[in-house]
Amino acid sequence: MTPDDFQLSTFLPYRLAVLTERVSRRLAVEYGRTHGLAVAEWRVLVHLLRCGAVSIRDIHTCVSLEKPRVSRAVTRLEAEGLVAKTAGSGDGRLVSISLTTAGRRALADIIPEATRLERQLTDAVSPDELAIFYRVMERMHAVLDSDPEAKPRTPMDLERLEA
Amino acid sequence: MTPDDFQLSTFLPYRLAVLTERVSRRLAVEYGRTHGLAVAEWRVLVHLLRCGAVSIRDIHTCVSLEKPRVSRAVTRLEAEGLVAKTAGSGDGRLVSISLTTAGRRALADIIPEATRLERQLTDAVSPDELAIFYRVMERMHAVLDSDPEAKPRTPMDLERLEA
DNA sequence: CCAAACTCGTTGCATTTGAAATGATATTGA
DNA sequence: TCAATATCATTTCAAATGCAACGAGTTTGG
Repeated sequence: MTPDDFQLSTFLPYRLAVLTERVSRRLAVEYGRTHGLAVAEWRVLVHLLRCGAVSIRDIHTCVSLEKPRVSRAVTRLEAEGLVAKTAGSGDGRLVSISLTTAGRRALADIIPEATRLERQLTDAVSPDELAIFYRVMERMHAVLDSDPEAKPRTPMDLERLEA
Repeated sequence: MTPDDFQLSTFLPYRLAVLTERVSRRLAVEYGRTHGLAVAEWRVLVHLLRCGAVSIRDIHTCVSLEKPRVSRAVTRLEAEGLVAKTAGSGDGRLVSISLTTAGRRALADIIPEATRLERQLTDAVSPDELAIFYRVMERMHAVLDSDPEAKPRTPMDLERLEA
């Protein structure tokens, strides 16, 4: 391929970026409209649903968000009463974050909508195609895993493979 | 699926976001290290290579970037001598933007690296799988195309389908 | 012909962002 | 024991972002 043939609209990173942004924004309509959440806040809430009382660091390493971003997301969520921050009982540096009843309620509202959107997208292809789609994504991750210039995957995204 | 079973790491929008960000950052290492470019600047340069002298608006509608972002990217690129801004000859509102020789040289440096990264990723799967991967992406776009809450695709991303 | 409506590119402004620094607490090792 | 080092969460700060507003130019319709 000579440089002159290079085309943005068929370039894999660009195509990924365009689809992701579109999906992401469409999803944000759901959790933004109903509860005024941003993506970081949404991720934190979902993580808490799974993992109970955890630290900022734990969220950071699990949901692909920078530490300050998690910290600020938690601050906002606390202000809105969706999570509770408690000083960790053991290690004095840690902050224990957990869902409140209101937080659980918010998730109960949003998750069905999120799942519905996901199903809309996945129902457009056959199960076989979808399986291949995910396999391809995984292979691309694997390429990056062995690339020293690439950022490592979060432990949780890796862990899923072993299950 | 009850809300309690919901898991971020298998949620399609999240998975897309994680892979995209990883690929994107890895790519940014290439054009950042060698020429100090950001993603908007990279996209603008590539678009210019294809489309010659065009307006800000044209770039905006082609490469999935907000208008102010294009405007500022062009300003920076001009400051670095990679593009030239000329008052359009006809319509006095339009600005004609085109690559300089230095801009072309920069692309000649970067495009092979970008292509190499893309190939690394795509070579990890069979051509059949890759074709399905792209087909699935296209189907998901199609779902969003008929969703009034979703942002429309750029004309150029659509146009590619007809070719 | 000219006023209203539209389009273009830029800028203002408030918010978000991430890297690095900070302050507080824990752990380590001499 | 206690200094040196490491880890945790937050904050600082500069840069990026996106929406809306703006000034300049153009088109439209009466």
